[in-house]
Amino acid sequence: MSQSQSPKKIRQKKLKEYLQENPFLTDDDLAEIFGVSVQTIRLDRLALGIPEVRKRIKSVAEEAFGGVRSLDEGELLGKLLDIELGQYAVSVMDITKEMVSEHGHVRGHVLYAQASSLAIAVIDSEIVLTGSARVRFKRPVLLGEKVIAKATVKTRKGASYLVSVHSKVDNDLVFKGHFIMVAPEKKRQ
Amino acid sequence: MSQSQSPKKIRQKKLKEYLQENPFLTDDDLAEIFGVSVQTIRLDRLALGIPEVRKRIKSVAEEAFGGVRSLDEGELLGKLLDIELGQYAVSVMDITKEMVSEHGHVRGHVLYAQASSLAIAVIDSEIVLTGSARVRFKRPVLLGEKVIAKATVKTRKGASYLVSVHSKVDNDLVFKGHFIMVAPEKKRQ
DNA sequence: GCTCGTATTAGTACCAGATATTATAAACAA
DNA sequence: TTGTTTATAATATCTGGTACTAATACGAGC
Repeated sequence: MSQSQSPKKIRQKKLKEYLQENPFLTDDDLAEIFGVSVQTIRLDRLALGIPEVRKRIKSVAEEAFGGVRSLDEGELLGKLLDIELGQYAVSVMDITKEMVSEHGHVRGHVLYAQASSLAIAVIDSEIVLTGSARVRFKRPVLLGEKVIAKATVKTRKGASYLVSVHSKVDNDLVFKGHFIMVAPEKKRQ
Repeated sequence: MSQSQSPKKIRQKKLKEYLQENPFLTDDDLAEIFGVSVQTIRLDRLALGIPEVRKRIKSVAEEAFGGVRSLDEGELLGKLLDIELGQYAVSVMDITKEMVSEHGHVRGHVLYAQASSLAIAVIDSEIVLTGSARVRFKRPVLLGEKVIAKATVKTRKGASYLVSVHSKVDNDLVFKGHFIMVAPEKKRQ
């Protein structure tokens, strides 16, 4: 063992990171990846307090399942809080470390993605595409903050919709965008 | 059995709805809820083609994980082909299945992310944020296509840059955007 | 009544991916 | 050499199933 980092500690640290990235791996998979026995992996998980693969998967699923479950939206970024199809939709997104740059600022495309996917969800049509968008970032968003976006359908001309999205952190406007959405196919009802 | 609805059919229909609402229930739970034996539930699931609870949970988890996954790709989305700091940058991105919706169209925020991250990369400064953007999607992009984006710095006013991005598939314009980028800190050199 | 057919329930063997525990081997330091 | 940590192995047990076979219940038709 010895000074700075025993191979055990290193492996356990990597294991933790690995499972954060991909919680779907079984102990068997992990044993192969790390070149150790299954029992060693189990001991490591025990030491680190990491639950078994099925519980990990369940946690991921439950987290995602929290919001309003109206449409099939693996598409949506963030958690849908409220929706009135064709009128408005609200979602919340927690800023995790994968979303920020090395300087701690949320990358703009993350806020854009939340807004854009919400604009898609609010339109009552099977297929919805973005035609164009104008977005403005009002202030940087930081790690750990909670962004609440609200999309409102403003006008509709045929298959074309104007959707406005406002995103706030603690009631503080951080992002504003106008999306022209197009629903090329027939409407749902 | 008889006329309109046999009790079996009714139960199976309800079972299906029930699991859509709550995929986390075991056969044991379901047997209790419906007041039938576990075996009956299993037969029903078999008839309806509904997988076991662990597979249902896994599906929910994977769907949710795919969403965050697609923007998790590090700082730059796509592969940088060429760059002249402060002038232009070119990147290429292969459209993989995580990037497309169930209808096979690339989600707009993916193209936005490629463009936006390229606009950040082209500016010669430590910290770069997007101030605002105007984007236009010219035609849908499909699974398997290869998107080449080119970002060009048009003008600069102090800490503010205007970057124009054009993305093409087979020399066919699919996306066009103007980004106002801000580099609030001191420049790199 | 009896018989046929569907629906339901029961029982058994097996599987994946674990937990929990005990035993043994290897690696190395004092 | 002796002791300690680390790794591996082996075994019993658990959950929530699949897959298959067998037994039973229930109603319809005659």
